[in-house]
Amino acid sequence: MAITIADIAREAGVSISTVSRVMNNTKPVSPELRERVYEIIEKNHFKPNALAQGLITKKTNIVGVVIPDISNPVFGALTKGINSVCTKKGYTIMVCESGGEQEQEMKLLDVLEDKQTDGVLFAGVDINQVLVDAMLKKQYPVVLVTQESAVEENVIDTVTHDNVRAVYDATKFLLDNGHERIAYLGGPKHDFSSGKKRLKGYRMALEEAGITVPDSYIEQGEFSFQSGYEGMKRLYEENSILPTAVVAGSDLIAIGGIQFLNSVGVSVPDEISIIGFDDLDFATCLRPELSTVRIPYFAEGEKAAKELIKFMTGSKEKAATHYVPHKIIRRGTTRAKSK
Amino acid sequence: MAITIADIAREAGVSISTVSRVMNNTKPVSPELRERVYEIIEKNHFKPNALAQGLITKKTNIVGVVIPDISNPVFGALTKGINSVCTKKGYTIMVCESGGEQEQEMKLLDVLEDKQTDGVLFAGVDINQVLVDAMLKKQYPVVLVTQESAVEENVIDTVTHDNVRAVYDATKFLLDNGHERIAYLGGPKHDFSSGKKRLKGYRMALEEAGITVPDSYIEQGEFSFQSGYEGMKRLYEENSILPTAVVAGSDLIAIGGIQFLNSVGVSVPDEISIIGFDDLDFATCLRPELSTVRIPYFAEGEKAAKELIKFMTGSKEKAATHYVPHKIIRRGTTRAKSK
DNA sequence: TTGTAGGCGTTATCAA
DNA sequence: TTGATAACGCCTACAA
Repeated sequence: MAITIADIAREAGVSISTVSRVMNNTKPVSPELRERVYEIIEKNHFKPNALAQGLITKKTNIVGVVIPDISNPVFGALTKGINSVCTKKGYTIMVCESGGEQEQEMKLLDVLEDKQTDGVLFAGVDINQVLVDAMLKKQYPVVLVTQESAVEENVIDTVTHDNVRAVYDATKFLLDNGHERIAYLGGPKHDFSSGKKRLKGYRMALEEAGITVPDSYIEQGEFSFQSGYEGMKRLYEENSILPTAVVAGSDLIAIGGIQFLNSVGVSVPDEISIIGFDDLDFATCLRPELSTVRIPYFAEGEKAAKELIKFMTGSKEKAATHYVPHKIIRRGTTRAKSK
Repeated sequence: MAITIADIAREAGVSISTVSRVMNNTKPVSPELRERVYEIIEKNHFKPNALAQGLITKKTNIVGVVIPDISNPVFGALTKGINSVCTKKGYTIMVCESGGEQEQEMKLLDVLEDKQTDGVLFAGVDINQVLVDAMLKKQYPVVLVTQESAVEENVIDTVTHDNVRAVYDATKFLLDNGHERIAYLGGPKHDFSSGKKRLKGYRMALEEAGITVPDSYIEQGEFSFQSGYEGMKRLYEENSILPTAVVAGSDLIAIGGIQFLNSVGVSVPDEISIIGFDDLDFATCLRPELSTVRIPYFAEGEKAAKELIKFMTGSKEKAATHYVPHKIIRRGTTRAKSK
């Protein structure tokens, strides 16, 4: 049986309240008693039961983190950033994997409420009205990370990157380098921010340049190596006139695509330029190194956690959307098109 | 203010105990009352406060997971496996990052005790006597994952892979393929399982083959791309007679090493064969694809979680060490040496 | 089958 | 400055 505050009180010959006071510095205690109590506490390695504390203070110092996939490096970096500031501020994170499925997401929102989580950082895939409503009903504040909600903005605080703009910039980068036949190899259609928004950015840039894209230049699938490989294969087989450049929805997709091109003897970047998205650590392990759009996921996680803490400590009330800056990283898989 | 069991009881016109009973199915309740109570619960979306429950039942359904680095793909896979079985069994995981530093590890062990965690899965770097003693003193059971303790065996239950044997096998594989000048590019010296043990496996295999290794054939550093690059560079610069094969302590190291060799025009595998360790998803994204030793981290996580659950549910008492099987994966970066 | 009441380990309120 | 004592929300003997 673990030692309790009562044991300490008895041994020190003081009341329970006094022990509580020296632990929390909540009210003055005479130096003499304070010293005595401290000693007994140290001696017994006494640690208050966080459950009992939480029951009464309504604070657990636990932050829930909901992500689609624990082993995805993007979420790894994000979670690391989140954990970094949480730890610094005395919070411990509870990581939950949703698989990107709404049913599971809803369930996790409940579980985290049961556990009396002080707040939740939520990285979803398609944050619709149902999900938003559920979040709003919870006792804890939630801030969305990496993905904005698909419904009305600024109802729930959000920390993300500008997906539309980022892919727009990537596409523009290719355009500025003389490319005109630019294809798109993207993620899931139902993925709001990372799927739809990125595609939108691609379309915007081309439209602005007055270029019409044939449907066969747009492939969507999963955010995976395999999917990139297959998407590129379809692109290759279904187009008699190949693009000179490809915008990928993620680095993994880009790498898969490059792999396919290699397999059929198409040179990257000599014949086709390709730019990824995310800037995984791995991007520089390839030869040529992968050109990409860098998203600072670690920093995004940090910022989101800081934002959430503001809400949890009551120093902030109003939801807003915060963007973390992206950056085009020019490396070896893209080159200017010689006219 | 959240709704409590008392509110439900009042609204249903029954006692608190009855509500508790219908929720936990702990004692018979008449169908009539059961129905009535259920309705009120549903209607109010009532969820019992896990803190209050835990305070009395001494069970939180929380499992602590301590890992050195959240964004390391190896730990990502491990954590995913852990979470997979935990979720299935009704546990939620609390992920803590130690940075591989003992001070932080000790602290986390305390934090997890405060939170009344039911059990802890611990992935350390150098699990020495101090750490083991601390674990033994905790109220919760802990099982070590991925890394055995550096002290007496079978004091704490362990689920891992056989590091010595795995690298021994990798080295043997090279030996069997006709290589004789085999170098080693490993991880940190202070890393017990992944550093020391792997090196040991390498040494064993060569010794057994009656081959003496010059010190200059052994390089140790971090488990990173960068470190692999630099280690290979030293190997290259400090040896007038180059090895014909290299055993790497991790895939990242291997990839870094290959990158260096490419940069100086040494062909892999034509001039030098190289075999990695881990089998990251990324291994097949390279060209040539990386030969490596596959460690089933996801399965390891699953197994460790299952093991821990046995301890938490009291269906097991005695600590043991369990090994998950590794496998040599022959791909493109190794080839037989022509005599 | 149902209800009453005590207790889990803290914090917080109120007297002293 | 210190100490009782009532919460916090729930489970669980023990009674009825």
